[in-house]
Amino acid sequence: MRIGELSRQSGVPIPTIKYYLRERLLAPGAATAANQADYGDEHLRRLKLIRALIDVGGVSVAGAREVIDALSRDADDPMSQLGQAQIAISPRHHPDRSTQEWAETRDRVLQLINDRGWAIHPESPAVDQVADALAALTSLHVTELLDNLDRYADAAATLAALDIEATLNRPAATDRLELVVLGTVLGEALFAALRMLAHQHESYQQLTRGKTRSQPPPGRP
Amino acid sequence: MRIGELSRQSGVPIPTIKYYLRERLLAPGAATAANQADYGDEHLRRLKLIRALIDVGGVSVAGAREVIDALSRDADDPMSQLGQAQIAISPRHHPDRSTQEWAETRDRVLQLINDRGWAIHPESPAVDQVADALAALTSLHVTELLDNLDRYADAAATLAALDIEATLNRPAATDRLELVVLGTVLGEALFAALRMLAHQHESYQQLTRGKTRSQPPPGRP
DNA sequence: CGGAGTGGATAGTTCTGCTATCCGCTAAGG
DNA sequence: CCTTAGCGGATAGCAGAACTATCCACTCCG
Repeated sequence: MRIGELSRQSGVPIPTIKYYLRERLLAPGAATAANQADYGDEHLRRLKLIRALIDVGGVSVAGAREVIDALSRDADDPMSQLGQAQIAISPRHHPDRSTQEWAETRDRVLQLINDRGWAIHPESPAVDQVADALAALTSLHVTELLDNLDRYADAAATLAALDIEATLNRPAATDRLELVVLGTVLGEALFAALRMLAHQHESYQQLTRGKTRSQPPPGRP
Repeated sequence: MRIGELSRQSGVPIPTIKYYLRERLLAPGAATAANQADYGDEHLRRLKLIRALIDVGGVSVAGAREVIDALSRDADDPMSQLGQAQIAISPRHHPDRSTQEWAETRDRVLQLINDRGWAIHPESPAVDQVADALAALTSLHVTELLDNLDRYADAAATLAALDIEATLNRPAATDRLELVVLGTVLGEALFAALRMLAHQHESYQQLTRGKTRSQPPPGRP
């Protein structure tokens, strides 16, 4: 298959495919002549993966490349690969982390990890991201979520166990890791959207509680 | 308090505050003279809210403005406000939604909502976002997450119930709505990071299962 | 009274994620 | 064999987002 066909099947415009090739997100096709190359199904799948990471997962182009690089490295150390992928999908911009308050919040996060007996590398970006969220909530005097932190962690553990368990059917370690990463990125997008729906439903329930009869659904989405 | 003090207390540079004023994210201070204005604590809090939405929640500047606008509108129709806020934090770019496959996936989402008895406005962007994620997973032939969709929805419902329940202590409807929105945006960032930690722990558990003795934590985050 | 700081306006910068154009070449139909 | 659509590779251009810098007249404080 040549580039036009790849574009047709994937829905990605040719100039964009060329751009991804330049950015090394997509491996070059097998050259059949000086200016002809052949792309296979693995290129098509990779292209779909790239678009899913970018469009659905909200990962940047550079982040997508790092995720793919991490996945295609030799799987001698899967934990390291997972770590690299997690770093790749972590946001580039973050709030100020130099305050005393933030450091204390981070310590509380490490404490939570310790209490749960979680095996976490202390330099994982996720630790800092938890601290960012908690610190922001604290500075806004929103303590409700902090009170429910343990329940949030419970739910996270439940989903993670579900995700990892689902990988057991995959024989190859490479496939398993890819599934974990997809679970992280696309699973997060999926869960966030489901949570918005649940928020909508729960809010509606709460608003109409005590009313004698049920009302029609809300007027605006 | 004048702009310099506001900048010092919030950690936001003066030119950036001016930019937010221009973009109408922040209300102008009370003018005391031709070129002097006075800012209060509400400006400081608003500024923290803006930075939390942008830096922690990953919302765009335009999205943050819409969220704030939705929150500060008259609370005669909280469901509409929530809907507007959800629209504001939804990503601008999304995958192609014109395929037959996508339409079928979306129908499955509506079916799920119906099965659960959720009261959801069918035009809610979250419906489409769930469909985006499911369609991407399907096209990548990753069916594991689809099989666990109900559990995902369970977890989402649990967290949402927790979030809404937590708002009951707030007397004012405005405060309650703000809490729901913060729960959506910052709670999502918080949960995503917790989930990454849990993924790390579960992966490590899985890798060392069956080994005779426990190993040191992974070498790279 | 003088210099740091202020509010408001306008212009410039950097980064990201594409698009557009050009060029010499290949491959397939007539 | 000849045309012509399409290809690959390279370079340049573009639009949006989120700031950042400069300027200016003015005001407040010591």
